[in-house]
Amino acid sequence: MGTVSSSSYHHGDLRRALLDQAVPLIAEVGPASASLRELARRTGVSHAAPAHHFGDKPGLLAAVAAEGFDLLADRLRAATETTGSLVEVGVAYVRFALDHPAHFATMFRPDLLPEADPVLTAARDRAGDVLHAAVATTAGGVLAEDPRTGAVAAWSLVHGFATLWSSGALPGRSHPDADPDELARAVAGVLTR
Amino acid sequence: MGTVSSSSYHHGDLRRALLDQAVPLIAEVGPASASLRELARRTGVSHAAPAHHFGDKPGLLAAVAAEGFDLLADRLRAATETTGSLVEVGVAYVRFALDHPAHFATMFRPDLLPEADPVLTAARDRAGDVLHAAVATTAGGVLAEDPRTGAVAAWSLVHGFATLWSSGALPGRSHPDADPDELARAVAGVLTR
DNA sequence: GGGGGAATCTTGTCGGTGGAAAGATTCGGT
DNA sequence: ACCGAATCTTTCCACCGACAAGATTCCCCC
Repeated sequence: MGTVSSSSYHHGDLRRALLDQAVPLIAEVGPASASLRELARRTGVSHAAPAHHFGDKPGLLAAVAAEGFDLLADRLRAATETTGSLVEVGVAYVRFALDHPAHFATMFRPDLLPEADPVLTAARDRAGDVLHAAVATTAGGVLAEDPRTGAVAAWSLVHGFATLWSSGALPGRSHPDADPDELARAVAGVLTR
Repeated sequence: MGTVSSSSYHHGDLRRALLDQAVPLIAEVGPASASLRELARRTGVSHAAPAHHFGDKPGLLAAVAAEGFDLLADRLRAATETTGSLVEVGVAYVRFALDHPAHFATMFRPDLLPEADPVLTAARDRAGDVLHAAVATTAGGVLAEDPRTGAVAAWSLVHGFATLWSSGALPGRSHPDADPDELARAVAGVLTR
């Protein structure tokens, strides 16, 4: 493994290179307008190379989304372990959305993602488990009678805030010039009364 | 007004007809994949007719989104006046997202919408005003110290739930077979806990 | 009532995109 | 060294968004 090929035909790890180029491309033009051909152009390969590794465009986006769910799971786990605070876990969720806009913009787009992708589903489930665990350990059922309801509510709150903020619906209206971190903390604070 | 033209050249109210056909089309394939040409095909006009009325594809989606914000404002206003309950206003928000998936899926997509569209901005501001008023009259500042923070939190909660539900991230996981209305009510209930 | 300008809609065209098919090149196991 | 398999390229087709130019109809004003 790891042998670097000097040939121009075999890339070595083209799949990894394509993914790394796809993220900034998606960040620029959005997952809907990110084209496989432009991705191939930026990576310096033929326009059909991406299709070989990802099948089709939904396949590429599924790989990005799966990577995003794994990154998100890491962030939530780290926030849970280091702070033990539900609010900080929520802030970590929002920070992930702002730090990785391309991933976040791809992860919740069923119209662009394949309907049933095993690795995507697995990554999504892993992140869901981490999130449920985080809510359980930091807010042991004080949010609602049913702990699952509390988890859904906490998830909805931070996810909605991240979505609204990154869609540009919030700034300029309610809070003219606010730091998203501070605003996120205040909003997440609603969870703890 | 209202004179029906028997000619095949002038439609009468093609703009309205295009919008009415665009909504189910978007509901089927999503706002990103909804094509002006398929829309023209379904409406029985030439492939360039939509561009005449909406300029380009972002222009069409802006019209759909603006219609959606007006519909949403009506729903929120009605819920505020008839129930006076913050939870029911939240449920109305979720119901709107589920009842009008095409509109909702279009409204918060800055990558597909024109950056500055006067009628869209106006409709969005109207809906924002109604939402802020609804939160103010039904929960007079009990959510957070800053009433604007409370409004953002309430909005984030219901928007996040609607987004997560319609993206398919929720069902099957936390709540195997749940009625979205009931789950929305339980989640929104966290606000008045 | 009849011109004439303007609005509406069509036809034709161009570059770009996704996807499939088939071929060229290289890798890796035996 | 060989041969199958994986990787990547080339070629091709249908569809899409956008633009330009032309055809048709409406409506207002004289």
